[in-house]
Amino acid sequence: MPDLRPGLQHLYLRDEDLRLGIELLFYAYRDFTAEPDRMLEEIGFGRAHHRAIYFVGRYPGINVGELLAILRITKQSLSRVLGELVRKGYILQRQGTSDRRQRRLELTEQGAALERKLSENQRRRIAAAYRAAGPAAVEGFRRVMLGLIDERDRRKVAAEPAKTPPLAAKQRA
Amino acid sequence: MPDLRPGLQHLYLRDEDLRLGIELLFYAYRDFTAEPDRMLEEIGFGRAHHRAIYFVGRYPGINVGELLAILRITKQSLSRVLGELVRKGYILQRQGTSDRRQRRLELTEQGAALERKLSENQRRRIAAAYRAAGPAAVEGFRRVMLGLIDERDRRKVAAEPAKTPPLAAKQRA
DNA sequence: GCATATATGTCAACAACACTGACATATTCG
DNA sequence: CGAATATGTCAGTGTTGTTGACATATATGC
Repeated sequence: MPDLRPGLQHLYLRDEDLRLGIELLFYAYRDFTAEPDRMLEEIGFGRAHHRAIYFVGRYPGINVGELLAILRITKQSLSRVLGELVRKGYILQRQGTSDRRQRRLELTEQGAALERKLSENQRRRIAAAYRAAGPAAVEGFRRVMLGLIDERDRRKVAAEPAKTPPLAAKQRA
Repeated sequence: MPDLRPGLQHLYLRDEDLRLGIELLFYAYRDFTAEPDRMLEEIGFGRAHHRAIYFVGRYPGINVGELLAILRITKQSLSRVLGELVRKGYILQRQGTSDRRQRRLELTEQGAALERKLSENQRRRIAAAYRAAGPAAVEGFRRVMLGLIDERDRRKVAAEPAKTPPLAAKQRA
């Protein structure tokens, strides 16, 4: 576990340093999403479908409210995408046991296959960037990226998947 | 200038490491764009306007084709946004001197003011993340982010603004 | 147990932003 | 001069987001 305490260094930041940061985010995100977008288009889906499939795969049994909190979109927007994914057999909904109002979501085998296919290029891209940059750079990347995320979500993102059973603590907006 | 040669380390990458990378990009981008989006909404603009204003400010005198190559959208999409920005006095177009078919774009004073206002939050967010993570982490962040960007754009992104007068070398797709 | 709150879903209308395809104009280049 | 290039425009379409209103099932508090 790395030391995550804030550095509080007197880092001198020029305007160009900040601009570069802005641009790195723009270009990296642009290129990171391009290939999955192309694959999605072929099967009549969009980026929103990818997001839903990804996070349902990441948190099997996640309920709708939790997914909405991650995506930060309205339930109407999610509903369209989710309904399509359910109808076409990529996701299935089961009534919650402790709270039967909830719909717990999980991927079907077909859904898991699509998720793997879509993320494959992204994983390859990340693996290549990590390998080229080296372990120390990866650690720095993580620290900065976590710092860019809204404080209230940092813990959740940083937590290991195994340590995050069914999104135990739900944080409200 | 840091050593940017590929490390070729035998970095052991677990599935969770790659998943975390994917998620860091999703969450960071989500939160990085949220506030500018809110401000844009108030004046009837969207994220596409921000991008156009940003890159015209970044490369004063950029022409339409170069801007299209950065944004990776169609000219019809850009045209709508750009036309609005011109009509409302944020951007002005001047005929190119060496090639008079070109429209060289630049921000008006109003445009520059909007750009500063929109980017202010993003700069603050980046500065805070950089300061909290420390200089070594920032260097690692840059290396990994550059590695995520399509190879053909890495040089351009990494170049200092001052060293990049009017997008000297145009790289075609 | 009843009233209220919560989790979810649905219908309808709308806006932003991307796309394709077709066509037009001005300018440059061989 | 003819072809290629830079740009612009018109028209139609699809995805993804929004707001607002309303419905149902279930849980929770008094």
